[in-house]
Amino acid sequence: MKIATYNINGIKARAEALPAWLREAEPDVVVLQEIKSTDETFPHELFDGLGYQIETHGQKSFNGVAILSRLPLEDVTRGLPGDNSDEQARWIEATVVGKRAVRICGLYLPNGNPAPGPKYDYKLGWMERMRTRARDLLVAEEAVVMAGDYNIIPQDEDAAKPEAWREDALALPESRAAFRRILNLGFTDAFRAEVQGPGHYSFWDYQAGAWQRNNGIRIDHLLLSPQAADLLRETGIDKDIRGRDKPSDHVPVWIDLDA
DNA sequence: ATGGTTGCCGAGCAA
Repeated sequence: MKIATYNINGIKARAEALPAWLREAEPDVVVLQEIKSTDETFPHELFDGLGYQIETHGQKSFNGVAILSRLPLEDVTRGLPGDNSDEQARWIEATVVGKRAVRICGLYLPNGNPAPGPKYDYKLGWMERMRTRARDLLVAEEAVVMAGDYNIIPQDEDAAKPEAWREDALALPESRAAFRRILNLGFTDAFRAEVQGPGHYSFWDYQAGAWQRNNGIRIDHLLLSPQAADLLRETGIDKDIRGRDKPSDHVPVWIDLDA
């Protein structure tokens, strides 16, 4: 079961790039972030003939997540529990039924800048709610994958210029600690289970020639429950996508599970 | 230090 995460930065802007990548990469499941559309205006027709079931959790103009799957989906839920007043569409879950059943969470973690400030408080509060949900998901002792744009640079080696991110909400010690609190429940960063060392990025800013200078950061992650980690076969980052026409500022990150 | 870019939608905000 090939599972990918891809922040597309607007589904309408990716009308050509996203279907083209799906045809090449042939993922079984994709979680999308920043669809920037409502459920009603999501362009389902872009995926006609590709065989994907589509589940969205959108909002107008900002945020919005989705799950695309060519395997059957069950028990789809929308929204991160823990705050009924939160109107930002950043979390969706579904169970994918392959050889094994896998619970997939698609997430768009708040950016949090500027820090300190209300946006950073929202980020940290959201991460605490996510930790609670992650803890609850472990109780069943089943395969769980939490995939998405975490807006977290886990370590300095995950940035080409770590000093440039020192005061940023993506890399502040409190942000990294909140990310580790989730990992410490027993989750595995799938990419780091397979690949060591610096120079592996999933995002390059549109500004200041970041792609041309390879000034990137690794902020898109797939976290695996112990039962999912047992099934991990391979992982990768589709870096080349960033150099094509009208790319997102993020590229797809994927895993292959024996499931 | 600053500015640099893209997407939303049609003015700034978010990233």
